[in-house]
Amino acid sequence: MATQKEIARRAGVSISAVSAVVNGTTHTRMSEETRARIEGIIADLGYVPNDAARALRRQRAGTIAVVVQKVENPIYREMFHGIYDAAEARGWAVVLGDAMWMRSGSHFLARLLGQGSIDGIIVRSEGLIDDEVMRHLRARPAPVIVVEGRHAQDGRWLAIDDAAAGLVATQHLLDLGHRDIEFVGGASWIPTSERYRGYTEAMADAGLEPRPANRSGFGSSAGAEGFAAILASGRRPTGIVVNNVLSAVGTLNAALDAGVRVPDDLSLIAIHDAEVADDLRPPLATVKMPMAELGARAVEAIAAVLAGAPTRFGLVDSPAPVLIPRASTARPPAVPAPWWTAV
Amino acid sequence: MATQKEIARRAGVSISAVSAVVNGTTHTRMSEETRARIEGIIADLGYVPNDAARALRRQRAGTIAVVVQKVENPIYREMFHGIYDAAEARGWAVVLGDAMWMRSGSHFLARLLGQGSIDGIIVRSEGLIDDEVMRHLRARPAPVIVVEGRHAQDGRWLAIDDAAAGLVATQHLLDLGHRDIEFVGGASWIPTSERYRGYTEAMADAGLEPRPANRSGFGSSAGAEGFAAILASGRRPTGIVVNNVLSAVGTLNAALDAGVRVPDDLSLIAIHDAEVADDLRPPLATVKMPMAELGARAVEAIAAVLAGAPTRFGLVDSPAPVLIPRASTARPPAVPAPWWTAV
DNA sequence: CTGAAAGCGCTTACAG
DNA sequence: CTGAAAGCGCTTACAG
Repeated sequence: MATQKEIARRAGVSISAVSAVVNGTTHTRMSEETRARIEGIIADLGYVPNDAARALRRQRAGTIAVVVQKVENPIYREMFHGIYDAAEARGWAVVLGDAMWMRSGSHFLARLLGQGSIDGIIVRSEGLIDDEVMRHLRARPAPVIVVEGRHAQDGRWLAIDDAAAGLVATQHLLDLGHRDIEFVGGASWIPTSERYRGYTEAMADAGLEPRPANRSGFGSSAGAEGFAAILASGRRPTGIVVNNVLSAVGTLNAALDAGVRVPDDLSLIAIHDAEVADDLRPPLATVKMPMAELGARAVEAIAAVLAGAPTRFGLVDSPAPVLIPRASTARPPAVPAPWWTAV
Repeated sequence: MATQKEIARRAGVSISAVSAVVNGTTHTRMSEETRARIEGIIADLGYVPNDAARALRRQRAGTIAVVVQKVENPIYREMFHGIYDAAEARGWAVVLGDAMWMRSGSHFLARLLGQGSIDGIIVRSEGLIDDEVMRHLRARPAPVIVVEGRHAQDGRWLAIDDAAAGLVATQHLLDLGHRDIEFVGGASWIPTSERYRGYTEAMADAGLEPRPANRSGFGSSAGAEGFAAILASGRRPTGIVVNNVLSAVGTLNAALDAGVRVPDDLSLIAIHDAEVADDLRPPLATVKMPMAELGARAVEAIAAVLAGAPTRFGLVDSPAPVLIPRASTARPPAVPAPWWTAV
C-alpha cells in the first residue's frame, strides 16, 4: 500500500506537505497547485492512512469498544444507536464485543487491555463480568464506563432509572384497577432490584401490600419460572410486572400454556421496549427506557475523562421511562378468573 | 503507562531483552535470574504491550472485523461463536460492527478502510451493502470475505446451502402428507431465491406444481405480508415454508390473527434455527443451518488469503441443513380447514 | 511557505 | 548470550 513517503516522492514534495494535505492541519497555506498535485496522486494510488501509525503517533486510536452480555439482546439496539451517533460526532469508530469473549487470556481481552488500539470502553453491567477482568481493565489508561452497574468502585457508572420504570409499570396496572399485582424478577442484580423497589413504592402509595419478588434470571425461561413460582404459591394475581421484556416472553408463554387468558384473566407488562413486544400475541405492554441517551452519555463520559474534564455520572433520568401500552393489559376481570381454579 | 524502555532502564538490561521476555521469541536463552527480574518489573508496573506500536512494526493488527446487517438478529449467534473460536485459535481478536454504520465518511468505515488496525473483514451479504463501499473495501489489502453473497466478484465468498434448506423444509411438509404448500419470501436476494429453488425441487420431485413465491423482505412484518398475499390470492394451502425464522414470526402471528389454527389448519416451517422458535406459540419447526461452520470457514479463509495459501470458497455444505421439528407442523387437516371460509 | 528531523513503542536482524 | 540500531508510517514542533 502507498505511504505518505511514496506520495511525497512522486509529487516532489516533503512528507510534511503530504501529511498536511491528508489532515488539513499544518501547512495550510500551501500553493493551490501543489495541493492539487498531491491530492491527485493520493487519489491515483488510493492512499489511505495507516491507523496503527497514527494511533502510535497521536497516542489515540480513534476507536472505542462496547462490550455487552449478548449482542443479540434487542434492548441494546437503541443504546448502540446512541453510542454510534455520539461517537461519530466526536470522531470515534465504535466496535462491539460480547462479554463472553472476555475470558482471561483471550485475544479479544488483550485488545481491550492493551494500549494503543482502544481509547475507551463501555461495559454493560460490571456485575456480570469477572471481577479480576474488571480490575485489569480499570488498571489501563483507557477509561472504562459501566452502564447499568451502580456499584462501580471508581464511580464511573451510568444507569437508567430502573426504580422509576418499575413504578410506571406498576402504576399502569393500578390505574386499570388492579390491586393484586405480582413482580417477576427478584434477582440480586441491582437493576432488577431497583425495578422491584419501584414496584413496592407504587404498591405502597396505593395502600397495598407489595408481594415478595418471584425470582427470575434472564431470558424467557426465567420468566416462565417466575410464573411457575406464582402458580406454585397458590396466589392468583390479576396483573404481573416482569422485570424485563425477554423474561416476559417466557412469562406470557407459561401463562398461555397454563390456559390463562391474557389480558382477560391476567394483565402483563414488562420493562424495556423492544420489537419483540409487538411480535407477541397478545402484543406486550412495556416501559420504554432512555437507552439511546444512556449510550450517548457513556460516550460523552469517555470524552470527558480523556479530556480531564468533569462529567456527570449516575442516573440518566431524562427522558423518563414511558409507558408503551399494548394489548397485554386490561381491566382486571370482574369475577375471579378461571385460572384461579384451572391449575 | 510503562513502556519496554522504562522496564529496561529499571532492570538494567536492553529493550531487546524486555521484548524477548514479553514475546518469548528471541534471546530465548537468557539467564534465569535476568528473566525473573524483568518479569518482576513487568508485573510491578502492570506493563501491557502497546498494540498500535506492535501493529505498525509487525504489519499486522491481530484483529479482524465482522460486519452484519443487524447485530441483534439471532441467526448470527452461532456464526459469531464460530468466528470467535476460530479467530482465537489463530491469535486474532474479533470486533463486531453493524452494516448501518458503514455510511460513507463514517469513522467506523474509516477504520475498516484504513490499514493497520484490521487484518481482515467478514461481511454478511454484500448485496445489502453499498457497492461503492464494497469496492473501496476490496481495494484495501485486508482480505474481505463475504458470507451469504454468492456473486462476490473476487470469488471470495462462502454461503450455506440455502437450496438444500428449502428442500429439507418442504420435504418435511410433504412427508407429513401436505400437497398444497406455499413459499413465503420470494425476494431477489440470492439466499432467499436459493431457498425457493429448494422448495420448487422438492415439489417437483413429489410430482407437484410449485407455487410462485410470495414476496417478502426481512423481519416479521415481511412474513405477515407474505401471509396476507396468500389470503388475498384466495389460495388456502395446508403448509407454508417461510424463508427465514424472523419472517416466520410475522407469518405465524398473521395466521393466528386471522383465526387460523396452527398446526391444525396450517403447518408452518422456517429456515434458520434460533431461540425465538421455542418462544413462539406454537413453537416453530425450523431447519438449522451450519452457521458456526460458516463463521469458522470465513476465518480460515482470511488466514489463507493472508498467507497466500489456497483455500476453499463456495458452499459450506457440511453439516447439512437439519430439520428441527416443533409443534408448528402436523399432518394436514382431513377436511378443508375452517380458514378456507373464515376470511 | 516548505522541508528535515525527532520520536510515538515496538520487533528483529545483526554485531559483538 | 546480550545490546545497539534500524525502521514500521505517521504527526508536529522547529528551522530556514
